[in-house]
Amino acid sequence: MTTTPYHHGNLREALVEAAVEVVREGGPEALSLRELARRVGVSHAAAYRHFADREALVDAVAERAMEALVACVRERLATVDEQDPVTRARRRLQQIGVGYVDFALAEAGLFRLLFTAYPEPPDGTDPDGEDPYGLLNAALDELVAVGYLDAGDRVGADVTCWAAVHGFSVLNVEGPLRGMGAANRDAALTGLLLGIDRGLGRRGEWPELTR
Amino acid sequence: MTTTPYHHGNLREALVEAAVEVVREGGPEALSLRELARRVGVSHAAAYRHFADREALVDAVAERAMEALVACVRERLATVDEQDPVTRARRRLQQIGVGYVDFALAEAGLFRLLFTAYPEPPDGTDPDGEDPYGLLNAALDELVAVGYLDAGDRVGADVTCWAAVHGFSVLNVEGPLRGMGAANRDAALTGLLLGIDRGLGRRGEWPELTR
DNA sequence: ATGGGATGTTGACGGCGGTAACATCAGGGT
DNA sequence: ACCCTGATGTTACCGCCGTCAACATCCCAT
Repeated sequence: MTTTPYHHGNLREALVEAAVEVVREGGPEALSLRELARRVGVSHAAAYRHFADREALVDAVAERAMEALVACVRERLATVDEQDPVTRARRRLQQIGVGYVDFALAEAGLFRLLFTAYPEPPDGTDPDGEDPYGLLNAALDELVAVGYLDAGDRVGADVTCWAAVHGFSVLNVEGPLRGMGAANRDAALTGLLLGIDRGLGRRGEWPELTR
Repeated sequence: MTTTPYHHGNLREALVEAAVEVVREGGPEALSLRELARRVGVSHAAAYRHFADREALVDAVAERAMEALVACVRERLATVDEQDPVTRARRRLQQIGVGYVDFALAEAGLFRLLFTAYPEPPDGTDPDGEDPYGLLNAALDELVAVGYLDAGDRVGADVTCWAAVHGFSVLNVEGPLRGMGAANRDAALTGLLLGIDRGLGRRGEWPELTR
């Protein structure tokens, strides 16, 4: 018989996918268990067989968002085509920033959700692992290895880079800089990434990065 | 007669004050019109005589939060006691950052609320006006005036500085860096502000700022 | 085949933001 | 002195939400 079977068969997955869609369209605040149930064609309490509470669902979506963010950063990273090791390392750091911000702007809903449910501390992160912080750290280590970044300045550089890029994203996505034109925004981001690059390099020893 | 008078007399003000208290304690998500009404000892619909909706109340709280933030930054600014004009300007920029982050950490609830309801674009801001962005711009202009910052690098410097400091705040207040120890945090912030200072200054022309 | 565990449904509860209809009061025009 | 009008507060209601408990259905292992 083709009447809707009593059991959905793959509800958890369906819920997460619907949730991702809702968040993409309306941000985290649009995410409601009941709305999801409606979309998936299931009763409002069914979700509780798969998620302890709303937060658990949010976490699942955050996981997807994290994957997407990492993918976006990796994609940008892969565009770096440069031979000179120093320039290459600097470009890679730059592109991490670009990818991060690109994702934030392109997927504002997921980005916002991600940072209301970020997996606690970046200490327990595998060094060059599956999160942006790991990629950032790897890039910074590389900058030290090629001699651009002083080992003494390596400490804290991760936080500085992350803060700058994340702050730029937040201010543009949900903050007072939303509504800045795309052109201005691009220019500002370029300037910010150049500033970071300049702030990291040993004093005056290296040429500026071309835009 | 001392029985509660039918009219409160100063409800709007009382609501805002209670709201500020609630947000300080539990963040923006703890803010509920009904809860507020309970605290103030008034029926849940009374608030609608003074605020169109919840958002209007949030805006009122945001106004207070903004004042507090500016006060915090100004306070820090006032601590700069330095004769040499260049060093003074650099220190002042540094202290703006410190004040901003201090506020974010000390008043996490208000800070978070502020950036869910920030008064749109910083374009209509009076140049050295009553918001942190104005103070920041004034400080950067001063850096140009004293010759530390190249006029050509002035464009975008505001966004870069704001992004870095704001990002640091966000990551520490509600983001994955929450739980970083106070000592580490202080060191990281110092490093970030030094990095900004270094990134702005004309290449190698000026001595490092002592911590 | 059957019984138990997994999955889904129904109905309820309390809390929320919001609105409408009504109650109370204070002050100004007559 | 009076009343009436507008501002303020109350009560009662709506629909939404998250969550839970009790019940229904179905699949699989024994």
